[in-house]
Parts: sequence; structure tokens; C-alpha cells
Amino acid sequence: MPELPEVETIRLDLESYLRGATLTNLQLLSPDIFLGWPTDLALSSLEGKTLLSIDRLGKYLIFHFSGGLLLLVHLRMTGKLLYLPALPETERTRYLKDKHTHVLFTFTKPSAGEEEALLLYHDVRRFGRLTLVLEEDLATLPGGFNELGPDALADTFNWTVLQGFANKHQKMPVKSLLLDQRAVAGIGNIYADECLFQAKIRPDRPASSLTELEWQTLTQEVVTILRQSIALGGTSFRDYRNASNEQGQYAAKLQVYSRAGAACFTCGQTLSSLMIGGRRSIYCEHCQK
DNA sequence: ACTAACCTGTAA
DNA sequence: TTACAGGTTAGT
Repeated sequence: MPELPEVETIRLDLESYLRGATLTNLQLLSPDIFLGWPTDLALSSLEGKTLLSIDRLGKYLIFHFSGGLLLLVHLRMTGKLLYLPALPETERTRYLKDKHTHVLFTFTKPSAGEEEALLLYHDVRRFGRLTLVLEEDLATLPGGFNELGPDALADTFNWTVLQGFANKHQKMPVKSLLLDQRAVAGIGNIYADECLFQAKIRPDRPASSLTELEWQTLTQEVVTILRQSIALGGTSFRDYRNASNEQGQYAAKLQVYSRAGAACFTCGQTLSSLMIGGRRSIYCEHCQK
């Protein structure tokens, strides 16, 4: 579900609510969504630790706790992190007993007179993962985290990053390249289509066919669009909600995503649809070359 | 580089 | 009943 702008929105929410708070109690209701690294590192190791900061790399949230403990959270398709004090009473009650609520975190906030605050992890499809890792063991963590390319909004990301990856994967469609988290981290299916539309590039073009100017334009659109979406709290196309369970407003700005068969806002031609690397891709035959 | 698999819910 | 969904990954 969430891509970079949605994950960043949640990060900003949770930092403002929970930075400096102490995690006093933890309930893992669905053990299969958790991985400890080393494997005997239990989630309960976090009890009594203080949340120092929350970082983000691509679509991963990185919670830094005292004692050198890192909690990595990936929401995949339908994961939500909900800060209960920000929810209406009826929603709070519903989520507390919902069968898709998998983890309950109790924090105490010294800033608010030791007030208790509940954070919960909710995930209908259960694809999301929580990983607890010791800082010193992060480099040996299995899975994709250590293979991520630069974050799309980091200053280490520029057009030569994409061009360099394209040189190693010349036949890869440019749409697949944008979705490949080893090339650049944070872009998903919505923003890949939106960026290609604004850059006027067809999604099925082989990576090797793009000119330097096209890589530059595409990179510029990635940064512009992701920033605009963050400013609007992300895209709530279906399931996405921020930590207060509120929708983002970027869906109203979407030009092509989910609009197959509808008229292009720029030229009026019917938008086309292709399956690329197993992902639905919408584009305009007239505007994108 | 494509496909199936992981899950559940919703819409056609 | 079937297809499909903001993601990733293991196996062709």
C-alpha cells in the first residue's frame, strides 16, 4: 500500500507523538509477522527502552531505541501504524479488538506527565514485517534491506544513479527499473506511473533506450512528485491512512494511475494499460513516447 | 525478466 | 465466482 510519501507521512506523525517516549509494554498477537536478528532476539527486548528517533529508508521505517536496538517496519500492502490517542473513541475500541491488529505497543511519555499512549500495528493481508535487529548486526540482516539503493529524496540520489543501474539492466523496462528498490528506494506502482507520465516516457521502454536528458527529466519528476505528495499527506487510493487514521489528499492529483480507459487530462486520448513485470501500468500513447 | 506465492477483502 | 489490489521475494 504505502510508498515513500505515505511512509514519510507516518514517520512525521509518529516522531511528533512518540520521540523520547519509553516503551513499557508490548504484545505480539501474531508472531509470524515478526523476525528477530539474531533470530533469538525477542521483541520483548524493547520493553523499558526509549524511542530516540524514527528514520526512513525507502519504504522502511527505522525506529531507533536506546541500547542499540533498531525496529524495522515495512507495511507492504495493507500495514497501518495507528496512534490511538489521535483516533476517535469509537475507532479506538474497534481497532483494539479487530482480528487484524497484530502488535500493541504501550508508551509512556515523560513530556506529558508520564501519560500512557498506545500504538498498534494493523495489517489485513499480513504481508508487512517487523524486524528487530541489534545495530551492530544490521549489515548481516538477510532480505532486501541491505540491498536498497539510495532513498529517492536523499541528496545521494541523482540521474546518474538511474543511468548506472540501467547500464547493468539494459533490457529492463523503465517502469520495472523505477520499481526496483535496488535502483532507487521508495517508488511504488502509483508514483512510477505518475512520474513516467510527467516525464513523457512510455513505461515499456527498455532502460538502455533512454537519453541522458530523459533520465534527468525523470529524476526531476520523481523528486517533485514525491515532495508534492508528502505535502498533501500521501495518496489514500484504497487502504492507506496516516497514524491518526486519516486519508491523504494526493489521490485528487493523480494523472494516470487507475485511470485506464479514461481520457488523458492533457490531450483527451483514452489512456492505455499494460502489464509490465506483473504490475498494471497506465500511460498515454499520445503524451508518452 | 517473468510467475507464483504470501494473505484477505472488495468489486465486477 | 473470479479478478485484482500502494509490495517483496523465491524459484524458474
